Amino acid sequence: MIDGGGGGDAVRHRVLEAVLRLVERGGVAEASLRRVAEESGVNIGSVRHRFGSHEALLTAAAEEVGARMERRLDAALLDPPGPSDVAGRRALLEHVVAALLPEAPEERAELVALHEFVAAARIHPAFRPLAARMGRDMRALLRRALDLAGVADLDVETERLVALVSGLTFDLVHPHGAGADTPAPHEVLRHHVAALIPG
Amino acid sequence: MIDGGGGGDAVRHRVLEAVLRLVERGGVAEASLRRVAEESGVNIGSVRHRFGSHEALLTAAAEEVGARMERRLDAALLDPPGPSDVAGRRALLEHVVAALLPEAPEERAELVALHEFVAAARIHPAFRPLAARMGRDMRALLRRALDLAGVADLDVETERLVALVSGLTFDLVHPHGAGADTPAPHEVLRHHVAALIPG
DNA sequence: CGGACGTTATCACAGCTGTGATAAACAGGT
DNA sequence: ACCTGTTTATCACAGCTGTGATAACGTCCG
Repeated sequence: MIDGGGGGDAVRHRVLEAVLRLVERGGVAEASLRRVAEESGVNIGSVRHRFGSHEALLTAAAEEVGARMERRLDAALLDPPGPSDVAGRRALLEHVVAALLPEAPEERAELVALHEFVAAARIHPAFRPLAARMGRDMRALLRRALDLAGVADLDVETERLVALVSGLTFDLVHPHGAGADTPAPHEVLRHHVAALIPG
Repeated sequence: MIDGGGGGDAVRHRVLEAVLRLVERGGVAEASLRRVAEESGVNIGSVRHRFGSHEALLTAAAEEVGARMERRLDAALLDPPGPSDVAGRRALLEHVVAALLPEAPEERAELVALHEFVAAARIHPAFRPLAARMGRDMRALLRRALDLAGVADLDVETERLVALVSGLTFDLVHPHGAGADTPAPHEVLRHHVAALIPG
């Protein structure tokens, strides 16, 4: 099998998981062919035979983690209709944004890896299609959530929420300057949602 | 001269400028000793003699661009007392935040380089002190500006503004998913400031 | 059986990296 | 004039990188 992007394959899965672990730990630069081979336990020859080139391997891993995030985002909006009172609309918004800022360790790790790929897109053109798609997905999701929650000024409010979530994500991936007394991300989020949907 | 961190030195300045150009273009990985030597026109032997090691060279460049940003932030708060009516307080906030999101090309380039160093701190411990300091500086500045503008809920509003500015910065450094019709960063900013200081 | 194909296992190659080392040219100050 | 420190100019070394190439082994399917 020469990798058509399919999902039901043990070896492919092991290799991509290894790439994601390495990227989460040390950025895209850490995911060299030899390291991926060692980390996954798959022979370097197999890795190359499957994915063709180093760049193809990394973009496959990036597409994989991007697709997982998209699945999670879709589920977040399909899941909860909810009541349309103030509390229900606030809960809807918080629920959707929570999908973008997961707390579970494995999802958190995937978020870090995805963030690393998106950041690397500035330098490596191979990641740009994915980065652009993820940005559009995020905007579309938040816009629809704001719309469902009955928020006005959709254009600018979408952009504000995108920036807020991006900033929280960045600080989550690159912790710097936040003390023990600074409010947690979800607190900031609740505050923003409450300001958007006044009681 | 073996580099004590002083400023009045032509060779040192040329080398550090070369590092910043390379980092802005291609991330910290692009700023190898040989490339810096070629880009600056200074012999690689001199570069090594001055800075001792590759890591020391990069941290010196990071400290340099960090210090420049800090100078700009200090100036932003010393500069304008301004009237204390609604328009004046909004103008103050926008003025301060504008220092964090410069539009001039050279300052923009420095912002990209600084962002790259802060992001690299996740992986390279040498940049962590700088990253932490920049994060604290940003928080302190925005907190003082919000305080001067008479905004309540200082703790959470500071964190919200920090996240907003971080997100706008990230999207500025790593453009992804923003269409031609999406509101510009300064528009989002004005909207947020107007929401913080109701008329 | 036999061919196709994925997998493991190597070797070699050119290219880049930071670093150690050395030598000569040049500068400025005592 | 002499010494000290900076600059330029090289060479070598080990280590990593992606890639090309080859060969043997295994498995599965026709």
